[in-house]
Amino acid sequence: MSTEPTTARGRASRERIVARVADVVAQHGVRAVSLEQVLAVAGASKSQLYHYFGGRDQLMEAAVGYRCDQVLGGLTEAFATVATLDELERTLAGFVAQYEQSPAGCPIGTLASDVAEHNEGARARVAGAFAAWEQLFVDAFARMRAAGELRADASPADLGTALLASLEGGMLLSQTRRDVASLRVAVRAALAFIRTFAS
Amino acid sequence: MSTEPTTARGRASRERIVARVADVVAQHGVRAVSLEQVLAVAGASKSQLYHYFGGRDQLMEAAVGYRCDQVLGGLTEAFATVATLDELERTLAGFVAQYEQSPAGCPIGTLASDVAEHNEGARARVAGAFAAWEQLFVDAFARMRAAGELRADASPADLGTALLASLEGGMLLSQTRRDVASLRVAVRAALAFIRTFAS
DNA sequence: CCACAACTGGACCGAACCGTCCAATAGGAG
DNA sequence: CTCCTATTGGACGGTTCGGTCCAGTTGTGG
Repeated sequence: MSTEPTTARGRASRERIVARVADVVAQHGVRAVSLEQVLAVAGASKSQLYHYFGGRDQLMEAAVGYRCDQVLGGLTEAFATVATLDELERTLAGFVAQYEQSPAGCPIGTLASDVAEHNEGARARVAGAFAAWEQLFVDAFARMRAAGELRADASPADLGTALLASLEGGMLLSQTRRDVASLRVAVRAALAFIRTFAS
Repeated sequence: MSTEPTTARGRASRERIVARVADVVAQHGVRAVSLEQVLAVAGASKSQLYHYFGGRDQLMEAAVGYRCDQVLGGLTEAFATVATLDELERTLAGFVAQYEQSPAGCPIGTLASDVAEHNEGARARVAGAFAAWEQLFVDAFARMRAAGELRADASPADLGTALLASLEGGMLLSQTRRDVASLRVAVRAALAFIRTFAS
């Protein structure tokens, strides 16, 4: 069984483990890392691991959650204040540029397909991250509509889903093809579609 | 080392192994299946495996290629003759309906993220499958443009990429969320975008 | 029918895996 | 200082992994 840490030292240890595991998971994926590799990176012993976590799956779930929060932090910083179509376009351009720096798939999307069918807890975390990300878009579209930049018949919810799907699909294609062009085309198309709802 | 079979019997054995492995890979993913599991399903012995394949990676590459061809066969049958926007819409509706039957992600997309960073040969096969799939769309759009249903400024190539990205992203979202709604919204949006290029 | 290559079965190996266990330590409460 | 519990280290076990090896069988060309 796993135990919640009761002392400050324990909490620090657990946190440190999760953070380091989240890093290596972000680099190699959930399924590709073994506990032994993780132990080396985290500077922890196996008993610590099983002291704080119920097993491999629970550890990975915590790491995935941590990583999702990390990524969502950056996304929130970038998208939370977007209020016009031009801002959205600029921010998406920045997103694509950032992807080109490390074109190893979407930080969340790769986790998603990695755990979707093999770790229910982690799957739920990733689903939550997708929902939060989508909500950033939905809120932005709602602001644009409220400001009259988008027509009243534009559905912020549907636009958010469609944009997120285009991004994820574009990143998957680019990752597989080892070519950023697909993502760029997908983003450009999504933006053009959104602009068809401009007032 | 792997050996190409020289007799009819050998070829049949190799083919049978690849086909069965492709099936179990389609169900559980590349990374989740072990050679031992594969042997049981394929009714083969380990020596056969290493007689025909250089190792696990080469076997998986062959299985992935086989599976991609399988899926592409169905896709070709469905999309090869599409020549109007209405036909495209109906065919995509059928595609979504088929996804709802087994909503375990895209048959190709899940393979893609499964092997992209871990098996170069298999990655290339999947990339080829994406290219072929996209080409089906590109050809369809070219036919529509030639028939005057799409404006001359519509780029079949870009539309094909965008549509494929929307599908893949939608399926990834739906798989992660365990809810087909995302795919439906993504497809509807992609189609609406394409229709903005109608003459 | 015979020789020889193609093919097959399955025992075997070392490595890596996840998880268990118990003894040692550390650090706060009294 | 003295317990007592939370925490830590790391050896260990059982299992499964991918891969090797060789003896046996099959089938086919001459």
